[in-house]
Amino acid sequence: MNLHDFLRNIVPFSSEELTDITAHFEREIVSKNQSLVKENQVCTKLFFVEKGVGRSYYLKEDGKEVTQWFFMEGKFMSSIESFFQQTPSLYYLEMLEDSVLYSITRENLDLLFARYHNMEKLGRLLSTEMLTRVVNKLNAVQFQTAKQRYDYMLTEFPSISSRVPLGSIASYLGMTQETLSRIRRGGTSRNS
Amino acid sequence: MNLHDFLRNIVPFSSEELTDITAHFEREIVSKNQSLVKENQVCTKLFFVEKGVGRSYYLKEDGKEVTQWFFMEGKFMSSIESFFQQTPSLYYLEMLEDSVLYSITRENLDLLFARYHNMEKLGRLLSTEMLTRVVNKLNAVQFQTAKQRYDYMLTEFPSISSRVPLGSIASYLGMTQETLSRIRRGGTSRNS
DNA sequence: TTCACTATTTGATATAGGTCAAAGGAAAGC
DNA sequence: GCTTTCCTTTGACCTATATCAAATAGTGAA
Repeated sequence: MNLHDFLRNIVPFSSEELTDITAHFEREIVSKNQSLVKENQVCTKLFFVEKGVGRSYYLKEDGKEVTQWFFMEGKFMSSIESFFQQTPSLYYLEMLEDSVLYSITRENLDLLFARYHNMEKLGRLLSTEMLTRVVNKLNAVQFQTAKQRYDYMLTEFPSISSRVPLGSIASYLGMTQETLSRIRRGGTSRNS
Repeated sequence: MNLHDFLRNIVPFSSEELTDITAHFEREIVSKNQSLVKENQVCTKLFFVEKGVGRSYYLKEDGKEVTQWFFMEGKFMSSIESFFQQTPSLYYLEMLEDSVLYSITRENLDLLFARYHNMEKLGRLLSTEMLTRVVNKLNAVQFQTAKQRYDYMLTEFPSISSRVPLGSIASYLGMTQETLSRIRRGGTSRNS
């Protein structure tokens, strides 16, 4: 999914708009395990994932990594709060595969928001979409058993289990990797 | 916090814009325990809470109510997914106190989004703000002890504990009301 | 192929918080 | 003021999942 087509599918931009907008993004090739942002840095860019998978995570007091979100092809990726409020990031961002990204700076994005009504619309639509995804995860995490959460994840990120390490998935789901491993094995437990 | 001032604080609307925008809202007086939306209805309106507190909740299979979110004065309230996708709501919306709301229909809102660039901007800013709130809750729910979650809630909704029943708060926090009751009593447990 | 390292699985045990049951308190209707 | 109903607290016990420890399986480098 490339950026141009992605944008056009969401909002009916004119060709001139699209050309100008995509010109404000920069293509970046990033290799596996490379960080985009570290804790306490201000996240200066918003990334579009053309190819690859990324994740955001943070370190708990005990040093354990906790995955906060995965970003698959065709999604925007950032440390949202840091990027939009220009505050130090609570999260690390890293790519889990060799990836192709398109990045845009905060200034350029604001410029596009101000220049194009349609661009604001895009921003609004993408953030409400993300909001509903996060709400879904919240409901899964809060009220479902470990097995149900794993099943939820497979619907949200179907290809994930073959692409990222089990430990990263487990922490995303709020369980230990031992528990996730047992779930994967235990085919038929009580819950769906 | 009234609607006019609230809007102006977020985006620098012109007076004409503000007048037109607020004219598309309708004032509604709603009494305690009144529902705004029931499960499986399409949520046709977005509400601004001028006075009162509301909540969204859903019923688990076993019939237990689970609070999804609280909406205090000066916030917008809706069954977001239902309102924006015009799909049947997974949630109930109700007011927990006698309240004063301002409502707008989806058509009117879309009209305003299309008419004013600034209105799209408002929508984008509000939804990113909500997104960060939900992410915060997600982190709290997923990785903190019951006591820590309760403390988180007091920062997010300071006045909540005196205004809504304990059972509603407990389910919002993903714990039973017995557990919340024990936390309230047990002043000094191990955690924060 | 072998080594070194990392990821995953398995087992044994511990615990936070859930469930069930019942007793107090507070508040709304009459 | 009494009664009914709802809300909150308390107690006893239980279970899902965490933790700790170790074995096994994969994977990449040389």
